[in-house]
Amino acid sequence: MKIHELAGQTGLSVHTIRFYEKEGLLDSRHVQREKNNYRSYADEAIQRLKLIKKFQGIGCSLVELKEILQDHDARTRTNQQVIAWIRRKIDEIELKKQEYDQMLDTLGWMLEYRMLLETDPQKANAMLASQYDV
Amino acid sequence: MKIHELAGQTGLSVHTIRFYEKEGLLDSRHVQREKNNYRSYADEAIQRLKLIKKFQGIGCSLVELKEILQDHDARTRTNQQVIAWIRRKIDEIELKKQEYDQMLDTLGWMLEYRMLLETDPQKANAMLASQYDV
DNA sequence: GTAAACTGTAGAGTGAACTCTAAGGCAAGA
DNA sequence: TCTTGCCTTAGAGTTCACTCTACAGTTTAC
Repeated sequence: MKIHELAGQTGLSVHTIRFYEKEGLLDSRHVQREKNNYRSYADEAIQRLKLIKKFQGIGCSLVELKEILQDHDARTRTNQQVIAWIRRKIDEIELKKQEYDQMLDTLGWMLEYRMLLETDPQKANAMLASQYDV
Repeated sequence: MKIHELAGQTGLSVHTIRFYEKEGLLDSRHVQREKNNYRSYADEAIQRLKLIKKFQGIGCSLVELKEILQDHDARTRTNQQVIAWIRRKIDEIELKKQEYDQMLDTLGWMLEYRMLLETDPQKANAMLASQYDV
């Protein structure tokens, strides 16, 4: 598979894929070179890039990802270390979800206020006795 | 209130507060100048900065925030437009929460696998028949 | 009175993650 | 053969959100 196809399969740009390789997020299992020096990707590369996207989505930096993936590939971490890492990540995500819930509360309040403004401005003004105002 | 105190109250640095002002996120309601040219902040500034932090937390860029806040201050948007914006934001957040739930599933699976590896490696290997592998 | 701690400005620097450019080589179809 | 379009590299440029520096004036505590 050539870079353009991989880009299509993963939704990343060819630039980004080459950038990831330069940053050490892909290795010989994922990319080889053809005689003409073109990159040739294994199917594994699709999974790898999708995994990268997924972990990025939960706030892993590329550096962190590189460590995880290289450790994984080289099996340099003990099982206990990996378990600890997973638990930490789970906690982080739970926390972020809580923050989102808070924001949903705020937005829900705002929405209620704005909709009341349409139907019953007096009641809406009464809501403003509370702390939010956007 | 001077900038240092506001920084303490909000958890932002003095640099950041001045930066936000330069970017147009604060206006005369929040900052005035004393005779010596020092900035003097109203209590409203605390709320404003906390609001900025909150919205940043849900992925609003400073540019987006500036628009929202200026529109709010100038009341240039109709109520309907604001309602539409709130609904969009709510949808965005719900989506992100779903993505987080997916990641929690993945991490939960990884954790289970890694823990089984400690107690029953054979069963753990059986798990690998499924699609994840980290 | 003086030192420490604060305030101001303009503007440069930082780090992350791309994103693009230039300049050229290779491949496939009309 | 020509054209179109994909491929290569090194390296420069971009965007965001700060973060810091240099240098100077002001305030406060002792």
